[in-house]
Amino acid sequence: MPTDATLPARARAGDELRQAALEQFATVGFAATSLQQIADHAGYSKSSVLYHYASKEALLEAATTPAIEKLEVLVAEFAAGRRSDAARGAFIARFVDLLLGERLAVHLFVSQGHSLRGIPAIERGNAAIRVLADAICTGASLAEQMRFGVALAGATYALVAGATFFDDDEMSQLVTSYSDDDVRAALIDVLTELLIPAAGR
Amino acid sequence: MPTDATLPARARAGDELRQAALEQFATVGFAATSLQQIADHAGYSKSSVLYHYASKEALLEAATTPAIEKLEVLVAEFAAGRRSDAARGAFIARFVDLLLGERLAVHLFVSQGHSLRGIPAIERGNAAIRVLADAICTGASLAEQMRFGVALAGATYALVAGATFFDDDEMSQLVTSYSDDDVRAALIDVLTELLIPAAGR
DNA sequence: ACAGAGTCTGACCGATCGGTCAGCTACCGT
DNA sequence: ACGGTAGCTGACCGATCGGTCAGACTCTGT
Repeated sequence: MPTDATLPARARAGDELRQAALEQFATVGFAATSLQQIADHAGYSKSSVLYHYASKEALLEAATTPAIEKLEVLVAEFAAGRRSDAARGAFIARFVDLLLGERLAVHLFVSQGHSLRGIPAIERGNAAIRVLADAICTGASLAEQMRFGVALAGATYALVAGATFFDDDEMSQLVTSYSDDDVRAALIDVLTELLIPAAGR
Repeated sequence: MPTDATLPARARAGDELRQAALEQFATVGFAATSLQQIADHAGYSKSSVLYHYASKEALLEAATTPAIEKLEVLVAEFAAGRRSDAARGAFIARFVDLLLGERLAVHLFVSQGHSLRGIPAIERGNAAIRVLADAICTGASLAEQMRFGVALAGATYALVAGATFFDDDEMSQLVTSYSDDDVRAALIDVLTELLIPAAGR
């Protein structure tokens, strides 16, 4: 008896498992997450997980691919485009939106991207980050590289990891008590301040 | 036949194992690191690891405790002291030095602190971070919270994770090609710019 | 020379991991 | 009414995990 008869069973189960896997991978870690845990969280059996996804790795790939594709598009456009202040501003806004829209995948990627080498989906993300880093670093001073690194890594970690950090044991008087819109605006301000010298204060 | 006969055997083996464990935990992840790997990297047997440390958890605790104690001291002094610009400046410099001096432990803590809940040593570190966050957030605007979050998380991640990110597969034309002193100076500049409005440009 | 403590190791244990497989059930086209 | 297929599951497999244990080797004090 399906809870939602309007959806095709195949896609529903697949999506539920993918979502449960993403949550576990991001919060507990890929290596520390067992297929049994994912199955339990989604309300299926371990065998069902392996029916829908060929392996644990394939499940990771399915869970991260959408976010990585968005990142690739964003990075490619930034790398190709001009470095004008307007282009930077647009990049910042889209970057923040990507962070907010794909919190779990980004968190997974940021904190485990290094230790999950060799998995194709992760490697694609690493490659995108490298392209971004190259675009930032070519012809930039160490100070400017540092500004970019601090800004992007800081925004990423403050939002994604920081949010999950305070979420579970106490409902935190912190970031989570603000709406995503407020956070988005404040974050864009800080990044703009850091990366667009002319526009800031 | 010891390689360094001047050192007492007990401390030497213990230190070597602790260091090897820290490296593996930080780069591969705690859950994904087996005692066998640690033993291999340090040149001992798995049994030896468990002779010197009662369990895998105890090994993690031994590997992280020094860095966490330094963090606790730093945070406690910052939380107790005044919020003057001078105090902030001193905090920034000491924070950066802690990052640079304890790269591996910080990386471990930052990227796995959330998933390793319940382990006492990790919990101590999380508590310290929480104290720091409270000290920053009480009576601060969202924008200011965001500035602090981005600055500290960004500095941490850009340095520690960024360095290990580019290290292995290519010797990187990036951060690692600069001396620690250069990085330290540039990083302190960026953080000062962000956190001490008066002092910046 | 000998006893004993400290260091180290291989063999072994139960538990759990990712993954395979045969079979059960429900639905669908004919 | 019935064969086929998609979705799902429990039983099972070899490998590997963290951890235990009894013994081997070395060094030291007497």
